[in-house]
Amino acid sequence: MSERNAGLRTRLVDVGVELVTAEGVQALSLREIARRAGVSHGAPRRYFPTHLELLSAIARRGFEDLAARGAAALGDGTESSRRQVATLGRVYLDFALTHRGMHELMFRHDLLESNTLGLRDASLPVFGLLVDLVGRARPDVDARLVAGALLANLYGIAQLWTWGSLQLTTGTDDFTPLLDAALDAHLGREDR
Amino acid sequence: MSERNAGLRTRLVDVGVELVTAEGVQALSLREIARRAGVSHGAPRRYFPTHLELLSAIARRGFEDLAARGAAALGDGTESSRRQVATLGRVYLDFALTHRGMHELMFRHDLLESNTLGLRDASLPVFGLLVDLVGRARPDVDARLVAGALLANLYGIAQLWTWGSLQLTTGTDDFTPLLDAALDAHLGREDR
DNA sequence: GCACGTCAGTAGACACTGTCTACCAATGGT
DNA sequence: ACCATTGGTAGACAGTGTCTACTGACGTGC
Repeated sequence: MSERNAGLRTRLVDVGVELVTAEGVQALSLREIARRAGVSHGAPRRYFPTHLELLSAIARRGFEDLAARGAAALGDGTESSRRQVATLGRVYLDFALTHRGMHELMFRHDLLESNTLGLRDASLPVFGLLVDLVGRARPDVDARLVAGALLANLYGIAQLWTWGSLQLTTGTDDFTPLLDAALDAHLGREDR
Repeated sequence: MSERNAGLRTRLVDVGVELVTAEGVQALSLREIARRAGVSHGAPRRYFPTHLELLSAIARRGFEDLAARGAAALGDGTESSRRQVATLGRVYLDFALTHRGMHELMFRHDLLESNTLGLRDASLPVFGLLVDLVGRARPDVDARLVAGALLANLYGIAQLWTWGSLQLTTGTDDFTPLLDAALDAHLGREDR
C-alpha cells in the first residue's frame, strides 16, 4: 500500500476500479466509493463535481486498460492486418467477459459524461486503429463503414454473450465460433 | 380514455409505456408511475411485488410491439427469405431508433427479471423466426450461429447509432448503409 | 509574529428512491 | 349479521446524489 495517501483524486478512481471489477456497476455509488476511500461522502465533490464525472474517470481507466492489452497483443505488428483485427477482436471479447462490470460501465452512456474530454480521447484511437487495419485488409470497400459494422458486431456479441442469450442457441460455452463468424463475415474468409 | 379505470395492473403498464416512450428509462421510477396512475406509491406492490417486475411487464409490451411490427412488415411472406431478413432488420432498427427509451429498457438486463416467464416468451419467437429465415437463406452454414452473429450485429448497430458513435465515422445520418453492410456480410450479397 | 485567504475535507440537510408494515374501507359469501 | 379476503393508503426506514455551511491546516505577505 504505497499509495495509501496518493492524492484523493486518484485514490477514488482506484477504489472505483476495484469496486466495479469485484461487484459490478450497481455497487458504484458515490457514498460507497467515498466510504471505501476512507473519506466523508462530500469529499469526492472537490475533485468530481458530479457522480457521473467520477464514473467517467473510472470508465476511462477501462478504455486505457483495454487499449494497453490490445497494443500488447499486437506486438510489433508483423502479422497480416487480417490477423491483427482477429487478435484485437479476441482481446476485446476476452476483456469484456472477464471484466464484465467494467465493460458494462464503459458503454453505459447514461452513466458517463460523454463530453468528458478524456473519455473520447481514450476510446477514439482504438477505433481509429481498427479502421486502419480494416482498410488494409479490405482495400476494396469503405473501411469506415465496414469497421463500424464490425465494431458493432463485436460489441453486440459481447453483450448478448454476457447475458447468456447466445450460449443457448449456439450450444457451446466458447465464443470463438461467433467471433470467427463475425470476422469472416465482415473481412472475408481467407487465411486461418 | 375509455380505460380510465381498466384495472390498476394494466393501467400501470400503460403509464409505464407512455412514460418510457416520452421521457426515457430514468423516468420509470416506481413512485412516478404510481403518481401518474393516480394511486399511492404502495399500490403497485399488489400486482408487481418489486420494481423490476413492473419494468419487466413494460418491456414485455415492447417485445410484443416489435413482434407485431415485424409480422405486419413481413405480410404473407412471399418474398425471398433473404429479403425477409432485410425487412426484419430494418423494422428492428427503425423501432430501436424511434423508441429509444423502450429499446434501452428491453435490453437493460439489470432492470429486468429475466425469469419473468412472459419476457422470454415474448422475445424468443422473434429470434426463432430469424434462425429459420437465415437457415433458408443460407442452407450451407450453421443457421443458429449466423443468426446469432447477425442479431448481435443488429443490436450493436442500434446501440452505437443511438449513442452517435457511428454517425461521425460513416458520415451520414442514415443507417441504411450500415444495415446493408451487416446483411451483406452475414448473408452474402445477392439480390438487391 | 501574525493576520489573511485558499484549499481539503467534514457534517448535516434536502428531496427522492424502493421496500416493508400496519391499517382501512369496501365487497361478497355464508 | 358476521366474517374474511381484496385493493389500496399512509407512514416508516435505509439508502442515494446534491447542496451548503462550517472547520482546520497550510502557506504567503507584511
